[in-house]
Amino acid sequence: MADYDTEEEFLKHYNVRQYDLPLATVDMAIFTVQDQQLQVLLVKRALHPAKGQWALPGGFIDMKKDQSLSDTAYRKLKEKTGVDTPYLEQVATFGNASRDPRGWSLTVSYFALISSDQTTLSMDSRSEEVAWVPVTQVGELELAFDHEQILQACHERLRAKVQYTSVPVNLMPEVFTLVELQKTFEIILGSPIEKKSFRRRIADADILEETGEMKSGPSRPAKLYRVKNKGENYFFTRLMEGAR
Amino acid sequence: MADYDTEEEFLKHYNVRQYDLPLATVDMAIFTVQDQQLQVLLVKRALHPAKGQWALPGGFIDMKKDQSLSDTAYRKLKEKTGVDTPYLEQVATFGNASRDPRGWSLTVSYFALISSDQTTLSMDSRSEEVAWVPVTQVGELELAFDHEQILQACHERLRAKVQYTSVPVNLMPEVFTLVELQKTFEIILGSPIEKKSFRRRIADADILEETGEMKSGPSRPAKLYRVKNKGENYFFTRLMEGAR
DNA sequence: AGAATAGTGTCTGTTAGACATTATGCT
DNA sequence: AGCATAATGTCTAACAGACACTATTCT
Repeated sequence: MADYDTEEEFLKHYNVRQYDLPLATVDMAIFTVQDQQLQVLLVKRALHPAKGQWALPGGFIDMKKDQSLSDTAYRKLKEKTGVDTPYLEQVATFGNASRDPRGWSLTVSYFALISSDQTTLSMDSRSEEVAWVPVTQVGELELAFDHEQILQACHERLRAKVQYTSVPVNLMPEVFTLVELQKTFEIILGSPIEKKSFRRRIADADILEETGEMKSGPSRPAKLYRVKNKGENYFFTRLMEGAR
Repeated sequence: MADYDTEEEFLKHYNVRQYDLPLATVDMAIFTVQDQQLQVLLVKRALHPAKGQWALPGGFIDMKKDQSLSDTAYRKLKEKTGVDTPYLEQVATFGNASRDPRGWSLTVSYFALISSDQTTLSMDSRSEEVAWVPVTQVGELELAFDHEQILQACHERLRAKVQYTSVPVNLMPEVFTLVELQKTFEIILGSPIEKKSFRRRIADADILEETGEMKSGPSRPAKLYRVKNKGENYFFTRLMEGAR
């Protein structure tokens, strides 16, 4: 390659198109808790490659529409679910020569948490089928590409975080009871949590505020809470239950 | 885009070159502890863009040489340091339209840990200058692109991990004493650690074995240890010191 | 009143921090 | 012997787990 005196000169002669570049996509595991299960959003691919197979929602970075990687993630999320204020976290990037039949490709994975009451699934432009699938049942589906591995990485990250952060509050609706919150934590953790321990942690974290309302049912009503500072999440100094 | 009956048919007509793709690179923070400081390897860029500026070692994914993303990372590490068995961990991927003047670009960042006794810096093919710089002094250097932000992310990840994993053992030479190991932990943590607590943790983790040798000095000699299972690292259930 | 669920009190076990004490080699 | 540093003993504080107990509403 020729060298140039100034960067300006260099850039004038620079043409990206002359290089072989890997395909770059963003894929997401969008989680919600519904029917007492952790569910993930999947789409049935309408186009080649892996046409007809279930896959994580995602797609190419659109260099016109997206200013940054997370823009791509937000755009995809909005397209599939209509939700635009999820909890979003980048998980890992998978890239190699063989994961996509079109050639060397790389995908940046994110997971998103949304509350089940926000979700109204939308058929997207390419009229793909879209569905919530319990993560425990994804194994039966033979996901496209390496999406099973990607989902596993996202799921593992979420399960790790339930043990030492308040992140799962992002799966809750606007207001909720402590029992409901605990149930959500337990569903992600996959095992029951001792009630007093759980409440102590949540109280110490100081992340909730009472709404003043109560949720009544067939027995003693429960206080309703909302998240104090949405988007902030609390890190505990010790792991909870099932640790190690 | 036309549709095809079979994936084979689709792939026959598929040409990556017809798409605009972001530039894809790998950048690394290669850490070592030397002179009682955490140091990071930097290179002075020999070519545009950002010619003459210090930067993290890294570069384009070579779709011929590299089978996967981590191959690119290992290749870069080997080129700069000659080391081929580091501790390597992917940190995050940064991608946006403005971080590189050549256009929309994305970089996958890794950090590597190597022991200072393995390092023999090598000028690479493009005869870049290569140097170890204490992380505390990087601020004075005005790194190229967004490399300061990338370095910060890598540094933060390492500092977080010193609090709850045994990862820093990967900065040690083949054999070492517990006092030396503690010193390394303290350098990364940035604050002193109580000796007994530290030794209890290390003993509980059961990651070291005695070599049988002693390191003698001007006073009582210390037992020498080596890592039991290189590559494995231990996760503690509670954070150490300085937490929160 | 009794059922059912919400919410609290309190004991135990584990482990990190503090700091005193002992151990061992050198000059 | 005395110094310097390695290694250990032991007390305390913080917090998670266990589980019994109390509180409040409904039927």
